[in-house]
Amino acid sequence: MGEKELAELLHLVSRRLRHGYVHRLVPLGLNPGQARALRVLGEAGRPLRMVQLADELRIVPRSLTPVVDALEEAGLVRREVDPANRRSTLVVITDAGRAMAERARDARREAGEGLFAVLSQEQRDQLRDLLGAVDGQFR
Amino acid sequence: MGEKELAELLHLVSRRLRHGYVHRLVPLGLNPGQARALRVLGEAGRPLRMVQLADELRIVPRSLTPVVDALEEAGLVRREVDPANRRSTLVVITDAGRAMAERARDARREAGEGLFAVLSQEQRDQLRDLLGAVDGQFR
DNA sequence: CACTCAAACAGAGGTTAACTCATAATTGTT
DNA sequence: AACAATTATGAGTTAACCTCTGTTTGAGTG
Repeated sequence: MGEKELAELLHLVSRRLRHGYVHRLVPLGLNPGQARALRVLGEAGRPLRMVQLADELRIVPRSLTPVVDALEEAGLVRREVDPANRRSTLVVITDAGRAMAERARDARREAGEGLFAVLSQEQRDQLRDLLGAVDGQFR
Repeated sequence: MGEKELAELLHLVSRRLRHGYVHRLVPLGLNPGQARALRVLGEAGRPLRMVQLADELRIVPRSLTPVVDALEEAGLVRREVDPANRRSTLVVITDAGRAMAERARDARREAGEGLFAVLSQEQRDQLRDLLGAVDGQFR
């Protein structure tokens, strides 16, 4: 019963986290991908190019397009031509976007708290460190 | 840089694991969902009903149907009417399915090894225990 | 300066892995 | 016998990715 492999557990836990997160994002009118993009944009503190943002999210730029479409539609970001390179599009977060990013962050925190409540703070730190090491190996 | 949250890291690492896993499954003609179902079936050591298998996989039964369709198409499992309850379908793994499950297991192990190579065996055990505790809280 | 090559983005279309809601067959219950 | 519950699936949807292609723009080289 408790003989599940690391890979399997990772999958199951990640899925469960997403589930709780999605639920909390519904009232905000966001899906996780949009929320993630918005958050990165908010944390960057400056406009990002599509490629940069995609890179940050670890997805190919093409996959970012519909995400930004939706965020723009909702008035949370704005596309601007990069004056330094007119091929590039700058994604600029709006005031409404910043407020929404805040609420999305809360949603994620709450979803995480619900899920990881069985762990002590120490264990959560440990878990974060371990996952950080795995993720970090790719720079 | 290392200030990523647990939730975010979990998502990123899980995605990366899947990526490596998918690559290794392609030559087998399986996708992760099919491989997972096959593995559970192999580990169960006996035919499972659709509902039981779905439950094991933590998905709703309806989502399992196309997975079993594909496995049956490939000759890896067989559907049989449950004689004890003719509403139920028993999913029976074939010899070919058992052999394939073996190879899928190897693929997953390899993908995991590649990803978690930066961790010591001790750390991997720790990680598994922590995730196991999180997953385990839901019985 | 003209030419070629590369970069950035989006159009078109596909895949995986889920979901819901509705329906047919079967079974168990009153 | 009538009704309710269970099991699987048909139909249709969604999220989050992917690749391949084409357009616009910029950068480097002879």
